[in-house]
Amino acid sequence: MSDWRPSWRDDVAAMATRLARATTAAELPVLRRHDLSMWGYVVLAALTEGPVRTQAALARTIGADKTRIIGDLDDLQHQGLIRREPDPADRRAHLLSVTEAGRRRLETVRAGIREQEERLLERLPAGDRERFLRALQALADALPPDDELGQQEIR
Amino acid sequence: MSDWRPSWRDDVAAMATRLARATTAAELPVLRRHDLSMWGYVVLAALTEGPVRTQAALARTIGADKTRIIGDLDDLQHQGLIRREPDPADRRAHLLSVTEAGRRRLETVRAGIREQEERLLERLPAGDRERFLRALQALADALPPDDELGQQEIR
DNA sequence: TATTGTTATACTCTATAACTATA
DNA sequence: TATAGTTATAGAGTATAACAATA
Repeated sequence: MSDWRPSWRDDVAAMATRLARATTAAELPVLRRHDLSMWGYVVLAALTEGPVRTQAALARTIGADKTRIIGDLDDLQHQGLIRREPDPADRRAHLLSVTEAGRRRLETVRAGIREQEERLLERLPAGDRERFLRALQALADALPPDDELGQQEIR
Repeated sequence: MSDWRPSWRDDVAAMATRLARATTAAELPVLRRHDLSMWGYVVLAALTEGPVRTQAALARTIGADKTRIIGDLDDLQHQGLIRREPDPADRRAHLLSVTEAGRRRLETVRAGIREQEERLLERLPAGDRERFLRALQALADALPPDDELGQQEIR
């Protein structure tokens, strides 16, 4: 599409969107094979970093709405991958933590996802690949969290 | 989030999605200021590469459904940014091409978008930035087009 | 009264199906 | 009958509003 005009490049948003779609599409079969939804996987990963005191706090840290992770929490709990216990000190809140089974499931799935990623990234020479991932991580860490983007969009 | 564990990195899909959301959110105000929708902008950019003989063909090249660009084509035409003329040889088909005004509008908007991108990318050292963009472009060009991802997703 | 989790509702975006006009 | 474009309908994903329990 651009080889006849070597100095030209697509918009970053367009390229990032294409990469995001492709990598997400590559992940989905892995998640399905291990009975996890995309959000379920994100929740599991977040809880593996440490327990959380309320569902709302968990939702904030992963950039989700508190109402849309409820089904995933139900499912993860039923599968025995997370614990969800009423806080004795404040019985409105639910203490969330990952179980040993959840930790194992996450590692298995993450390994499968890494395999798929490698398949897509191997079009880059090994050195470029590492530099690319480091730069992408640096950017992602520096970007405004999802919560603040909605407001930007308005005007 | 990851500084205490330097060898760790997020999934590529997660990082790419965050980058895509942030850059898209940064683009939207620019587009709005110049009365273009996201798809309108993509259409305008595609037609600036050359005229197209049918709407369906245009939709395919930009990875959109033929039904969902109709409103954008209407709008672009009313704004005088594109021409949409029945093909004399086959009056079912609509010949699509960009006008001079459309070309100018695209250049203006693209410049504004580049400014916003710079703002986000300036967190990377200049050399890294260039290498990152080249790698991202190489990956985006090599990735399967959007059309084929849907099928992958199914299983 | 305020907050946590939940359920119900509405809205946006997209895909699918049905229609028209040409061929 | 087949195809290009269009319109109407339905579906998925998300956000907003309303609700029950607890503080």
